[in-house]
Amino acid sequence: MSKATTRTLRQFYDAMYKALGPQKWWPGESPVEIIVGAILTQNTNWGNVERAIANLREAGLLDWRALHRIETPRLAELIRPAGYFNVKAQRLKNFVEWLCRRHDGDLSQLAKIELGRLREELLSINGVGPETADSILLYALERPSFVVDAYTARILRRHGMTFSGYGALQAIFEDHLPSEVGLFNEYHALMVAVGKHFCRPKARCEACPLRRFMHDETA
DNA sequence: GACCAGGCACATC
DNA sequence: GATGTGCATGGT
Repeated sequence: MSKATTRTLRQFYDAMYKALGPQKWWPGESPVEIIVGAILTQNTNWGNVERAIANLREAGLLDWRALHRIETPRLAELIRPAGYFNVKAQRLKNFVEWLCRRHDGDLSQLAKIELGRLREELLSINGVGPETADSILLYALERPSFVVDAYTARILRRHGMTFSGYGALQAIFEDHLPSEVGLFNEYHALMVAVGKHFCRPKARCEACPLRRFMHDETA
């Protein structure tokens, strides 16, 4: 815990928010859609995920019972645009199977489970890693679990911060910010926006809202 | 045609 | 614990 880090993270947030405004995440309407999107977007452009979700909506599959019934190969065909479709179809099935078997197919039952334990349960599902678990917790279940990703890592490294592994990166935020769902929601979404539009691989940082916090222009 | 995109599991060292 | 590989589509 350091007050300097807290101050820096606050400055980052304020600068991003001032430049980009509220991001209104997650871009999905229902908890089912958010969770499906969280799995489909693994290492995949969001535009491709939207095509896949449109197919699922068309087929009436943004629903746990329907997802539970459908055959995996058919599901794979529908989500083809999202890439890795065979793997992801099985991952969706794994999640639905867990929800139906352990929690009666009812997301509201998860509300009474302590956050740390619920996160461990999610991580036990094959195909749900740390980022997917935290996205589900934060955006679908509205629990204060900070989501970090490749963008977050790149942005912080460009600002001279060092860390190793998902947990260490996540701890930078969770140890220095108040544990609030609204803040965590907006913070991650803003980092993604900055990562997408400004902090790109091999790109320079001219127009980045965080530019004035760079110590070294060559970073 | 290469590179990138809101990861994860699994094998190997 | 770190590193390498397979999984696959669609945009730039």
